[in-house]
Amino acid sequence: MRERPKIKDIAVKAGVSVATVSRALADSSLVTAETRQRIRELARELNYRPNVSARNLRTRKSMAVLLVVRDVGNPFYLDVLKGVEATAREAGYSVLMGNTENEPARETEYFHMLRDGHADGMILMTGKLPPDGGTRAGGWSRLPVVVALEMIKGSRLPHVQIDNVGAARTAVEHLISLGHRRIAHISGPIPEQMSLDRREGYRLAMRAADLDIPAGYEVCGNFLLESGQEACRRLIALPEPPTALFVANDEMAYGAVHELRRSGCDVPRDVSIVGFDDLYLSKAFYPPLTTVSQPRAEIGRTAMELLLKILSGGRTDADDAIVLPTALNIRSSTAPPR
Amino acid sequence: MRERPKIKDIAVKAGVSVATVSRALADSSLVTAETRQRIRELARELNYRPNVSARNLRTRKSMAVLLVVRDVGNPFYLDVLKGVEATAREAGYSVLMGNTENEPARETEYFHMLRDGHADGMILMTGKLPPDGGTRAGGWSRLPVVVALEMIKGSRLPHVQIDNVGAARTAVEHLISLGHRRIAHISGPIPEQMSLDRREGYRLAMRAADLDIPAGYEVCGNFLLESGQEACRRLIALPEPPTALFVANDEMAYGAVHELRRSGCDVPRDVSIVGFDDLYLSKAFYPPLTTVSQPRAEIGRTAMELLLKILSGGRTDADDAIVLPTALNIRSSTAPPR
DNA sequence: GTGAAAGCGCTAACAG
DNA sequence: CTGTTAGCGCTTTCAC
Repeated sequence: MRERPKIKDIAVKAGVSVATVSRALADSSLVTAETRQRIRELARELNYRPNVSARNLRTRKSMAVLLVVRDVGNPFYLDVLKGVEATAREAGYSVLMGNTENEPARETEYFHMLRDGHADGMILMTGKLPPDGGTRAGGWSRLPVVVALEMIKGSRLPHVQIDNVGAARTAVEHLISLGHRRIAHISGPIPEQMSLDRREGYRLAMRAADLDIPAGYEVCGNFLLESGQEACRRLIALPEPPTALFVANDEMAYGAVHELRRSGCDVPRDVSIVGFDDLYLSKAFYPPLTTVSQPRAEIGRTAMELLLKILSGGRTDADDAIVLPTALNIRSSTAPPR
Repeated sequence: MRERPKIKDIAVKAGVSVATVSRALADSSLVTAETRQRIRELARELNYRPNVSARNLRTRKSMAVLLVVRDVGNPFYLDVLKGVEATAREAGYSVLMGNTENEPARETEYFHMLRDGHADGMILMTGKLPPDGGTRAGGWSRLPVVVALEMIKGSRLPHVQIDNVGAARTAVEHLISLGHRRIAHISGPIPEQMSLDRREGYRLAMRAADLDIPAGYEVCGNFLLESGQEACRRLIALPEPPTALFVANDEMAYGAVHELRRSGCDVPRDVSIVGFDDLYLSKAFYPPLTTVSQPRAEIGRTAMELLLKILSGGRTDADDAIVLPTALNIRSSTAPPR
C-alpha cells in the first residue's frame, strides 16, 4: 500500500480530473453513475480517505462540537455526555471535551476554540458566559451555542433545561406530606443559578405549607460528597435538628447519609432524606435514595439535536427554550417522622 | 470589528510580509524583538486568532488526541478522562471522545479517524484492536497509539496498566487471612483480558491457600450493577453458599451488597465483600467497601504523557509497558466469618 | 458531465 | 533578519 493516497492519485488512476473524483465521492448528481461507481471502487481499493484538515479548511467546517462542562470528573455528566456523543455521532460529528474547572479564563478559551474553527458548535453546561461576553462585536451570543443543564439568565441563547424550582418544590412537598415540619436544606454553591433555583423551590414549598425555616436550616455545600457530610454535621449539631433533609444533589445526599450513620442516626427512622439527580447508584445505595430524577441522557440528546438544527441553518430564537420533565423517585430514604 | 482577520491583514497593517507575522506569532528568533512586539500588539488589537484548519493542513497536525473507551457512561472512566484531559490541555492538545460500545466497526472507525487527521494520537482503553489489524501495511500498530487500562496481549503497542492478577490475588488473600475458606468470585465478562486476569488472581490465591473452588463459585457478570446483583443471587442459592465474595469491580459489588441486603444477609456479618476500583462512592457506601484502588487519574495522566513522548518523536518500544501500583483499601465490608 | 483553475489560511523553504 | 513563493489536499466556481 502506498502512502496515504490523495484525491489526485485516484484521479490519475481513473483517468479523470480531481474535480470529478471529489464529486463522485460526494455523491454529486453531476457525475455519471458509471464513473461514480468506478471511482468509488478505486477509492476503496486504494484505501482512500479524505484528509480532514484539507476538507475543513476548504469547507470552513470541522464537523466537531465542543462539550464544555464544569468538571469532567463529575459522574453527573456521564449520561449527558453519552446522549450528546450518540447524537453527534449519528450526525457525523465528533465531540471535543471541554473542562473549565470554574476558571473564567478557560471558559473564554473554549469560546475562542469555537471561533478558531476547532468546532462548529458548542454545548455549554457551565452556567456562565465568559466575562467579556458583551464587549465583542455581537458578543458570544452570535455563535452556535446551546446552553444545557444550567441556564444562563438573560442570555438569548437557546436552552435545554429542567424546572429546578418546580422539581425541588415537589421533593420538599413529599417530605411535608409525610408529616415532616422541621425540614432543612443543603444547597449547592450560592449564587449559582441551579443552587438558587433548587433552594427557591424548597422555600416555596415551605412557605406554602406555612412552615418555618429556622436559622441554620439552609446550609451551603458544593455538590461534592464531603460537603454534604460537613453540612449534615452542622445540621445535626443544631439545638433543634431537622427531621428531614432536602439535599440539592445525590452526591451530597450520600455524604449526608454517611454522616448521619456515623453519628448513630438511622435513615429514614430518625431523619428522612431526599436527593436530586438520581445517579445510577442511588437505587443500590443504602437506604435506596428518594430523589428527583432528571432525564440526563435526553438532555444531552436534545441539546445536541438543537445544536444540529442551528448548525444546519435553523432559527436560534429564544423560544428554543426546551424544558424537560423530571420525576420524584420515591424509595426508602424517606418516611414519616417518629 | 472586522470579520475574522487573517494573517495577511496583520501583515498589511504592520507593513511586513505574512511570513514575518507568522514568525513573530510563533516566537521565532528570526525576528527582531521590536517587530515581534509590534506585530503581537497588532494581533491582539485586531483580536486575531489563527485558523486551526489552515494550520492543521499545513503542519499536518491536529493538536488533538482521541480517547477511546468502551462506554463513556461508565463512571470508572471519569478520573482517567480527567487525568488525560488535564495533561493534554497543558501540552496544548484537545481531547476527542471516542465511544465504541464494544462494536468492532466503531473500533475501526476511530483508527480511521486517527489516520484521517482528526487526531495526532490515540489512547485506547477498549482492550482490543480492530479486526483487520494485521492486514494493512504495518497494521495499526504503526500509529501513535497508547493502550491504557486494558492490555492487548501481543500488540507491540506501549501500555499503561496495573497488575490485575497481583491486585486480585492480594484482595483474595485478605479474605483468606480473615479466616474465610468459602470464597466465591464474581468476574467481569469472559474472555476479556481484564476479567481473565482478575479471575486468575483469585484462583492463584485460592490454590496457594489450598482452598477449593466449588462448582458455581465463579459467576460471570458484565461489570454492571444489575449483573452483580444477579450473580449474587445465584451464589446465595448455592447449597453451600460462600462466606466471602471477591467481586471484579465496585459497581457489581454494590449490586451484590444490595442483593444480600434484600435477602436478609448482613455485610460483613454474614458475607464479606471485596470490590475492585475504589470508585469515589465506595467509602460513603454502606457498608464502606473494602476494595482495590487503582490510580485512575494517574493512569490517564501517564498514558497521555507517554503519548506526548511518542508524538514528539520519542521511542515507542514495547519496553514502554508501564505498570502502576494498586492498593488494597480495607474498610468495613470485610470481617472474619461467623 | 467533465476539466481547469482558483483559492481556503497558514507555514516553511529558499533567496536575498 | 525579512520577503517571495510554493504548496498542504480539498471543494467549487466557471468554462467547455
